[in-house]
Amino acid sequence: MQLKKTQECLDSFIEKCKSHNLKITPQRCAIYKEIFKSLEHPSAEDVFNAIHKDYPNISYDTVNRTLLTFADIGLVDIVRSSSGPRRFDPNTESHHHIYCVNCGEIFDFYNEDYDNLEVPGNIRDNYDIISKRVVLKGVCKKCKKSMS
Amino acid sequence: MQLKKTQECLDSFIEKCKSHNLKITPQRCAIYKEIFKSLEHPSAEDVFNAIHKDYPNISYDTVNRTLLTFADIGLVDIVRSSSGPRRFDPNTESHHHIYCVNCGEIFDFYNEDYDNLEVPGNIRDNYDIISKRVVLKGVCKKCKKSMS
DNA sequence: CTTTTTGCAAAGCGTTTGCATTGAA
DNA sequence: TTCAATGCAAACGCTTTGCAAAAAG
Repeated sequence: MQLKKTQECLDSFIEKCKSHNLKITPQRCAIYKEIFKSLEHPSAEDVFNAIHKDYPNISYDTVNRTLLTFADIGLVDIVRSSSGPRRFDPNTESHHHIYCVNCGEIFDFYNEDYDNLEVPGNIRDNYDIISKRVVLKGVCKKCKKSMS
Repeated sequence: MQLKKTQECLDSFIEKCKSHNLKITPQRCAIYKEIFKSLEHPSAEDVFNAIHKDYPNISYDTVNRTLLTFADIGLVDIVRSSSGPRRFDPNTESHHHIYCVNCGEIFDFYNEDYDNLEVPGNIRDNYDIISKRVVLKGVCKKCKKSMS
């Protein structure tokens, strides 16, 4: 079951590459598999470290460039952050973020009401809207404890 | 009227500094005045360039460090971005963002419905919420024209 | 065989740090 | 007079680029 899902994912990945004239390289496959295993928002370095065990020869550059390529073709999103390295989000479904101002951790959550938010008329007139996201800022339980 | 407002702002700025044991330096005042004149989301360099005309001796570092200090005491926000230099947001009122994926420009807008968004129960249970922001992604009119 | 991709190295850009000097309180 | 803030310069971290070698189609 899990295997089948993985295979399905890989197939759709291969399709996506072909439709963008990207070659299927072992590196790209490894990176693809890795980012869809993690539910976090990994940086290029995170991905590199995870992959490096199995692919000792892969270079950091390739990981970074591949992730940017993936972002280009819509396979991953780039998470906006205020500092530190760029983070990638393998979850391109409509979702929302809650992030802890103390530890900086970002968690995804899903909420239909948020997905269906009305876009104000004056914005709609001036923009073609691509996506809507609610970003909540707060302090997570763990940090709240350690702060007190 | 405008002058009075400026003076009021400056007074509240001085209060804020005092309450955080920050000294009132001409540099800080200049930076404060500058960022509240601009309605954009300036980077440290933008602010530096704007100020440099009137204060040729101010250093880029001071501008950058001061803006970070201002962020610490809640005088400005830091805008999350996916690339390029960090941008500061002098508007700490509740507001929302629409940003153009093509030119990267971010515009503020206000919307009461968005301000009053309900926070899902499971999030509320695990976080102390500090703020809510809706981030819309889209393509602005200008870019749409130049793309066609 | 052609064209893209990779890996490496260097350059680039923005941010951060250390420290002597300056200036606010 | 004291301690924080400034300005400068160097260090740092992450990102981007150029290019020769390797690999995909």
